[in-house]
Amino acid sequence: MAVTERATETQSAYLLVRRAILAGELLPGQRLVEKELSERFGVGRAAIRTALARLEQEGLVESEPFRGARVRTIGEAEAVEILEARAALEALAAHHAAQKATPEQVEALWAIHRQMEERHRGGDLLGMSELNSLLHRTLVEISGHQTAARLIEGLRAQGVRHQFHTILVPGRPQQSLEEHRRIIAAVAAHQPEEAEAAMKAHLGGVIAALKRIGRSTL
Amino acid sequence: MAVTERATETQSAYLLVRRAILAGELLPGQRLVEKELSERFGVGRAAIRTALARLEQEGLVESEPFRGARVRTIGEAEAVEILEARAALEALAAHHAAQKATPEQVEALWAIHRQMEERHRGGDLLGMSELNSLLHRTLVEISGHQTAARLIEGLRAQGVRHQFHTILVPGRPQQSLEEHRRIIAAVAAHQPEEAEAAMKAHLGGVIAALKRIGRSTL
DNA sequence: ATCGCACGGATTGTTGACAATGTGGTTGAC
DNA sequence: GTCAACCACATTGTCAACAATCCGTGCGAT
Repeated sequence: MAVTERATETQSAYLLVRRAILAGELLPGQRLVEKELSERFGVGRAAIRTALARLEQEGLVESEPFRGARVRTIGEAEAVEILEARAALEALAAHHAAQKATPEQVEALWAIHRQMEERHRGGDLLGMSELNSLLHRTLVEISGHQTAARLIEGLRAQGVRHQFHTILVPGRPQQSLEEHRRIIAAVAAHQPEEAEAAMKAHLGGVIAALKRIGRSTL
Repeated sequence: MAVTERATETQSAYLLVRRAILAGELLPGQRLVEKELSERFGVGRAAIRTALARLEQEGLVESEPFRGARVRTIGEAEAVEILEARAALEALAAHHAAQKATPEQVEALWAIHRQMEERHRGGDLLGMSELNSLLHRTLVEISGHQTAARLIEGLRAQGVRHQFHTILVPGRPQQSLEEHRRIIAAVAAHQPEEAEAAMKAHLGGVIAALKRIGRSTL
């Protein structure tokens, strides 16, 4: 990815607000007052304005006329929906990846997986979570399916908060490693159907973990 | 859909430009000069500006800094990608619909299907195409899966131009009717897996038709 | 003739001010 | 004490002017 050489203010406003939401600096339900954001990020109100419009289209923000915007709150039911949609699209991507992956790309996937095992042994759950994202992103990239990539990226952004918690379910990291292994093996063996099924099973596991959390925190 | 009682200008600008693109009044590749659109639709430039930002996020428009926006051109390869993504998501929707559909909703689907057969006998291909859209939309609505619904709507908008042509392939309408019948039957019988498979097969058929067109117009 | 380069028109990006709208608190009647 | 109408404030929506940038054109040098 090239350097952001000369970003127009509107673009940086979009990226800044987006990052702040994803990083949790702007919490769900929180009001997004244009003037506040404008001062906080040092960009004009117009820039903030179009950034919010784009973020609303993306589903990260909701707004009503004359009443302003706020960070969209995503409940458990919707988090499940998001994961289901991701499962469908990432399964498609896995299918394509299994058809196109070169030996180098497969090796890159295994490398990430080995790092995950390492972090797991070290008890570094946060590191595992980041590598998990990287693994999925790499797989999508290998697939070359730009349409799926765009949609998945949007869904991932919406689900960040929930997705992170699933790894805390007892036994989940181990299971996740196993599921990933199956996906990578299918991609390496150029078996699209198996890769697709493995990806669905994997995200099905994540959904199950998410629902388990929901039951425990009732 | 409720009445657009007191639309803020920005909202109407978005809807107006979007409709113009989908209706083909603004052609792919065409430059979208803000001042022109502003005068044409009788709204301020600011409104056009945020409308274009939203449409870009939606994938209907592409723009470069200081160089303006244009209607995004979607080639055959991307049209296939779009249909593949739709297949994955609508299969998910069909799965849910098969679990939830009430007898009344199933009857509504059959009613649409009967109308399609009628149009087919009358040789009204355009009418068939519209009913086809309605059928898919109804199925998504029945599924109650709002996340999938949102994504599918965006994909449908991007694919309009190509999707329309597929019905012109010889024998395609007949085949389409048969595929639809299988989908509805599965939903009626509350067989999620079969409904999912039937939907994938159906959109697979559309993809095949699209590729057939591509070969013939080389 | 070709290439580099500056200039001018067209268009977008940004700014500030103003109008329209929602919100919350206050007042007054009953 | 309760309720409705009103009023000031905060915030968003809209507008017009200005600055920044791109693109084509013509000029001059080689």
